[in-house]
Amino acid sequence: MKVSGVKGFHDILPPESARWEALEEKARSVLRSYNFAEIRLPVLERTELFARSLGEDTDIVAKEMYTFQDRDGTSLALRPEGTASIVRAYLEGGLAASAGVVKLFYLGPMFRRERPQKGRLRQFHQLGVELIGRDDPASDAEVVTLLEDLLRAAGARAFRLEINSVGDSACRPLYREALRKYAVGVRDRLCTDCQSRIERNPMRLLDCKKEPCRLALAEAPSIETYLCGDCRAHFERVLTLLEEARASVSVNPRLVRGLDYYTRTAFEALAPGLGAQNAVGGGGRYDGLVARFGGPPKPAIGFAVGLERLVMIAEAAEEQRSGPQAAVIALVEEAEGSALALARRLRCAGVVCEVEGAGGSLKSRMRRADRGGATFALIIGEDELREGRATVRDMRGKRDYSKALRLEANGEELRRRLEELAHG
RNA sequence: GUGGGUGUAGCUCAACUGGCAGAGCACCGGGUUGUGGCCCCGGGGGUCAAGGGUUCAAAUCCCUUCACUCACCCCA
Repeated sequence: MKVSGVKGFHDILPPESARWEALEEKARSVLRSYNFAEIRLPVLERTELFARSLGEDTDIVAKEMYTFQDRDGTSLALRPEGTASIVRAYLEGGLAASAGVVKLFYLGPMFRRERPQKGRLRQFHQLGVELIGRDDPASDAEVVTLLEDLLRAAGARAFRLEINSVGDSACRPLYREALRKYAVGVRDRLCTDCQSRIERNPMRLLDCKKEPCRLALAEAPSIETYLCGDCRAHFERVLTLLEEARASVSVNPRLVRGLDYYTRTAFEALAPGLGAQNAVGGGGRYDGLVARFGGPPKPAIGFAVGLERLVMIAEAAEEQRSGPQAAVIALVEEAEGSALALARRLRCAGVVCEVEGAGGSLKSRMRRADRGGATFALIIGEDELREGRATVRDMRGKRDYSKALRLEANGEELRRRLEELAHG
């Protein structure tokens, strides 16, 4: 019986896996340049970690987590996001004790039991960045430019960065209430989803996509007028710094975040071509989260990028083949050992090598070598074996070099010889 | 969780108002070619997503289930 995969859990097969690899490499290089260090986190956490950080009422916690009872009865969950784990690791690993700033990034699978669609899987991958221990506007600006540089380096071209301030514990409740009151007034012009949001999560009213709701809320109070003095000054400074740092960011006063822990600066990268799931990355400040888990009052800011979505919008860089590639072909069974040995020495010298045994027609083996990207076919038959050499066939130039390679030569020598032939 | 669309060869897809399951690509063998590419000949491959129903006859019509996909919702 054939066993199928799990809904929403996908394999990443070649050649797509190569695009992921290239993208991750570029991202790592940008992260290194910003002096962020990798943290490798477990995929499993105690369920309460997410319940307490994301908010009990968010959909993620309420109905999308994969949770189960461990054998000793504790409730565990596959992580639906990375920030909660970072904060836990930060405290547990004693990083909070150091006075300085901690700059971390992570990369890996996240799990949410949603209905799959374009750009949304049940196991998906995020690259996340967290800067913990500073609350100055320059940190906000630096993290935002990091997101921009990261996306650009990965090959994303057409994306838009939006930013807003969602206030803090002093001013957001006031705005929330003002918004709620306004929404009650226009209740019957809102869709049923929005009507239920009025009490549950009024901030979310602002990013409903339906036209009637947008019209009904066009005159709704804006967060800008409700920000407290500290939040306003912080936000304005962030915007100034971003402008001076030449970041292309635009303010969207209706931008809100889905998770409860965000404070002040919130931002998002939107891209066309992703269907309805148009956010490639998003994040913001979460100044209260470390303290909520019993740590010292450490402010922090971070973001996460959806890698499936990034792969979708990133222009694939043309793969650069460095140096000659070879296919070693044994014409007869007695030559197979020599073929393997030759290939092995070439590989040690850095030449990408494929070995074709004695089975099948020469024609099909040559064709495979050609399609596999080989620049040379190294053919070993009875004659070659007896004379201790391999016939080299140039796949492009249609030329033979019958005495080109001595079978007993070492890898370096072999590679140099192939490079000479490739250029001459 | 709610809707819509689609399921035929490894891949991309045909098959008219129901009438013998096909093509291109890929794969394998052969011919030709300086030993591969182009060209020519041949070959292997299918539970027509699964189950049930209607009919002399179902890939085609009806019902059920499943999978994939897009959108709502949610979010990166």
